[in-house]
Amino acid sequence: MFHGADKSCKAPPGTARKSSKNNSNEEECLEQYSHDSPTPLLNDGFSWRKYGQKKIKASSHQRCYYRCAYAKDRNCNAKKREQQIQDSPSVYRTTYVGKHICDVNVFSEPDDDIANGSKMIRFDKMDQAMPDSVMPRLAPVEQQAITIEEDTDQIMNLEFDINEFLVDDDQLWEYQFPSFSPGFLDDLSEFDHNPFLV
DNA sequence: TTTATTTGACCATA
DNA sequence: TATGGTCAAATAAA
Repeated sequence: MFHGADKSCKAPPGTARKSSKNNSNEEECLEQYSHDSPTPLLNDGFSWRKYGQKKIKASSHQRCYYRCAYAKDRNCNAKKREQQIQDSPSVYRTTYVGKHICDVNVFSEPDDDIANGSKMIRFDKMDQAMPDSVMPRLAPVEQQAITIEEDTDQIMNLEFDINEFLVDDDQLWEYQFPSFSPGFLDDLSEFDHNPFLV
């Protein structure tokens, strides 16, 4: 399931080094989503290039860092982090950060096999039919943040670091958000903010 | 030879 | 000072 864990209008942790070599886009708002699955999301419809791997203090597993394979060619700033957060059954959490601006539209070529992971998806086509296997249950951060405030006042009074939250409090998430209904995406039609568009 | 991945070092932030 | 994110050289694979 997706955890709309954070939406931040400041540069997230880890852009520190980048900031020293700055460009004007650094101040733009960044979007962040997390998604849990029993297996790593290797074929999520995008082409990724791994650029790092790090042992995370709060977890016994390493976290892998990927950026869009077209980051240089198309100046795409989309990134994702992937980390195993649970052993048995194994659960992998994939966190997407930033926007894909590499302009390749798989939906313009119906015969393409999106499962091979070699194609790019345009997120401005999210209102079109999208295979659940490609991008299941994408949930905007604000949507869940609102739900949190409504349902768990006593819990959400606490401030928390996003990374701690992702690693350590997954069971809390599962408790608060056991599952989304099958029509969950339909409910998002009222949510007019598309995070992957500028 | 080219392209992708691995991995230790570096850096900013808290 | 600990930590997480990124860089970039070394290495592996195609």
